[in-house]
Amino acid sequence: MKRTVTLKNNYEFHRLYGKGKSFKTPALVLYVMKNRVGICRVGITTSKKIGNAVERSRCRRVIRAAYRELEPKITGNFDFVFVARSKTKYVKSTDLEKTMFDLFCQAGVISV
RNA sequence: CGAGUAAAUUGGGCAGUUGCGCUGUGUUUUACAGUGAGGAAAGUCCGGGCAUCAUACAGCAGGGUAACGGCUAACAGCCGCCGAGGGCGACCUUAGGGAAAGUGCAUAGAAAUAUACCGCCGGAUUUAUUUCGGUAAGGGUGGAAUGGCGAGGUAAGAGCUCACCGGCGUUGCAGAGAUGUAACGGCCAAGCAAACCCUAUCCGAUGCAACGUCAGCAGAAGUUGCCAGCUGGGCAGAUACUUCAAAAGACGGCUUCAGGUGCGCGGUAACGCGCAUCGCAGAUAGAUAAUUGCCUUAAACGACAGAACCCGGCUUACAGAUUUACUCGCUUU
RNA sequence: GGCGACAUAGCCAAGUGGUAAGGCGUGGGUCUGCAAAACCCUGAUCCCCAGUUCAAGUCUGGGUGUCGCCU
Repeated sequence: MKRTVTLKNNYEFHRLYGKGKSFKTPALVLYVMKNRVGICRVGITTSKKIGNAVERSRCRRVIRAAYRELEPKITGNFDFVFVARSKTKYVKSTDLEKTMFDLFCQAGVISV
C-alpha cells in the first residue's frame, strides 16, 4: 500500500475552501473537489481554537486513522480537506469513521 | 492521635490483534526482527558544546555578576558556612561590595552633610523694641532631623562626664575565610547605589531556517566591501561584492555521549574516581490510533502536557498516590 | 524551531521615580425660536503577580496576551 498523498501548499487549501463542496457535522467538516492528478489527496486542518499541541495532534491522528480505513472504498480521484472542530478531541476513531462514512455518502464519493 | 517542617519517588505494568514512523536483514514490493515523547519535551530566562563570520586582535561604549570557601566544561546554578530578618520549634527567607570620591533626592519644613523659624539663656542698646552671641533639651514638617535612655552637670544646654545598650576603629585569640569573641579608644561618619556613579571580575557577533555538498538559475541597477555601535589595526578586491526581482529542491549536519543503571572507594555535602553492564525517538506539513485479556491498586477513563541540533541549570504548570527524616502538643504505659 | 517588539480612558496616544499631558468620541450644561459651530464641566485596576524604595505607569524578576522578522 502506498503512502497517503497529502496537500501541502496554501493555495490548494484555499481552492478547496472557495470552490469545493462542504459537508458539516459537529465533529468534522469536509471539503470535496475533483482533481485530475490521478490519485486522492488529503489535507487536515487543526486550528489553535481546538486546544494545545497535544489535543491538536490527537485530532490529526484520529482523522488520519479514520481516513485510512475508508480510503480503499473511494471510487474516483478527489481532493479532500478535513477541518477538525472543538468536539473532535473527545471522539474515538471508530465513531469518527462512521461520521466520515456518512459524509462521504452525502458527497457521493463512495458508491454503495 | 493531632498540627506541622523538609526531602525524595511515582505519573500503572504485562501480553495479543489490525494500523503508522525509523533502523537492520532478506528481497524487489512485500515479509521478519528491533525500536518509538517528558519531568517538565513548555517558557526561551541564564550557561556551555558545535558551526560560520577570509584576520578576531586591542581600546572605548554597552551588558552581566557581587559576603566567604568549595563543586563544575561553564553558569545568575548547586553544596557547605557567615551575617541580617521571621518562627515556641523542626526550619524558612535573603540581588548580602562601596554612601569618611563626587552628583541628585519632588512636596512640606528654618534646615536634607546641612541649619537656627518659634523657643531657652547671656550681653549691648533702648524702654518694650532692636541687635550681637551661645544652645540643640522642647515645638512644628517629613519616610528620614546629629545614636537611645537615665543620672550628673550648666547662665541655658550639649557624649561635656558617667552607667547600660547600639554602631565604628585598633590589638589579641579562634577559624581555610566570611566572621565570632575579649580588651582598649574616641563619638568623627544618618537614608536611597534593583538613581547616576565607583571598585573587582566576566562577556566578539550570529544561531542548525547556523553551515557544507550536489542539482538548478534569468535578469536589472550599483561600486568599494569584509567584523557588526564607534575608533585603531588588519584582510580581500571586478573571476569580487551589495540591492531589487525570480526560483525554490535533494543529501549531509542528525544523534554514542560533559550518556544511563548498578556496585565499591574518597568527601560533611555538591561532586569526583574505578569496575561492570545497557544501546535508549530522529520525523521534515511532521510518525503512537483502535480494541481485547490478565495483574497490582482505594481507583487506574482521569493531572500538567508532545522531541525538531545537543547538554547543565532556573522558572512556570501539575489530579491522585507513596516513602523517609525531624519538630511541637495531647493521651496511655 | 529561532530572534525581537509592544500593552496607558470607548478610539488614537504623550509621559526624566514625586498630583497621569493632549486630540477624537460619550454624557451634562451655556448659547439659540430650533439646530450646527463655539465655550465650560465630565471619566483611568497605567495587562496581571511579587520585590527594591519614604514613594513605581516608570526600576528589577516572573506570568498572560497581541504583533513582526527569518528561507
